[in-house]
Amino acid sequence: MARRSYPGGMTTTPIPSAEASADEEYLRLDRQICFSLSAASRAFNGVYRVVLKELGLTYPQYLVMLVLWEHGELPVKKLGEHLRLDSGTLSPLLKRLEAAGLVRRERSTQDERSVQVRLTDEGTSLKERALRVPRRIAAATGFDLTEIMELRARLDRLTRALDAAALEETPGCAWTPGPPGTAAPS
Amino acid sequence: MARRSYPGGMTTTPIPSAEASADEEYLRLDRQICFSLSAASRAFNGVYRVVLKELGLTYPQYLVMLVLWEHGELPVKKLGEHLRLDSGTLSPLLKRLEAAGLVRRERSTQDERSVQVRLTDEGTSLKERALRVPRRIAAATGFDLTEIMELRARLDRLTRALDAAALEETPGCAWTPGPPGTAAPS
DNA sequence: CACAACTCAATTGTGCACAACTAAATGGCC
DNA sequence: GGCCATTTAGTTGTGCACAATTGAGTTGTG
Repeated sequence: MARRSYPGGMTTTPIPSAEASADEEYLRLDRQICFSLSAASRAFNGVYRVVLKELGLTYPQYLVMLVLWEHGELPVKKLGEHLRLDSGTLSPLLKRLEAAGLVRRERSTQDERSVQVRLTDEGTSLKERALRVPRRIAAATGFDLTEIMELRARLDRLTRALDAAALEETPGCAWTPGPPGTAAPS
Repeated sequence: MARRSYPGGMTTTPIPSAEASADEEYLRLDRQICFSLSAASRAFNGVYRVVLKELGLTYPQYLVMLVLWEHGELPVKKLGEHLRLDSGTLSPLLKRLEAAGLVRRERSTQDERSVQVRLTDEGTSLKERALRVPRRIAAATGFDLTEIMELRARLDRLTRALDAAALEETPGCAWTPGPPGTAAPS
């Protein structure tokens, strides 16, 4: 690669240039790991897009349908908890699913704040056609089942750690930039 | 738009509901793996959002800046190749970066179709502040460097496989739905 | 009962991803 | 030169993610 020269004597560097190279390396690494994740996510999305097109679903809509097929009927709140999505995302998405005739939304009579989402007959029967999807996706990954499960476990652990960290970062930032002992480079 | 209409139509789904248990299991599994990936991606995104807020960058904007910090100056096309993004995504994003004073866009005089993206002084100096980002992200994951690299490698392999599969799925679908030997369940 | 605090869904606004299209510039070809 | 396929950015439209806000409904407390 025609890697550009280090801008050695940059203006406001509080960091000695000798130490900057380690940071530079870290920056380059960051480009690779964060890029890898978003690229994988989008690649997955792309395959789902192709496979789900014949069902008339987008990938997030498919996720919603999977939860509904499993649980039958849920309030929007519960749906959001399962999928980590808020009403700002779910409301318009569910409206589109309703327009497609796959779900119905009804205000609960018990608690009028809550909206119950339930499958229509058409939505229920769509499951039959969706049964073919997972195999095609699994095949597309080229991973065997063990590998998929292992990756899944690793991603879940990552998600838990990231969510916990986000909570610490947001408010008063209990995070001290000083002691990077947690995940210091070896 | 249903150009790739179903060959068998509804006739291929005469599965009685009692028979479906293996496929049902697979469907539940699918919910877990695809959910895990999108959840991890969004969790990552969330941590980046918090950390990058003080730089005034979004996560995709940060990715663009990383590439520019590494390569100095690139046409939009090359930028898109590095990041797997097309002009539909990059054009407005770059406009926002330009409005923020971090980059300039100039039509190449050699080839007037091409637009050269280069860092402003402000964009260049932002790198100094960005050097702190990767450590904070790495710490947030709770993973050590080895684990990060391994995950990266796995995600890259996944991405390559998915991209290849997407290419096969889209046109004539060279895919054989019959023999699922590739990733058969145990 | 009255009232504050909370819950839930919806809405608004910003930004990203991608498909489909447009428009300008380029380069090969006769 | 004139013609045409290709390349390159940009635009439009749809859908998702998320922050912030709104507003109706509910609950706890005095």
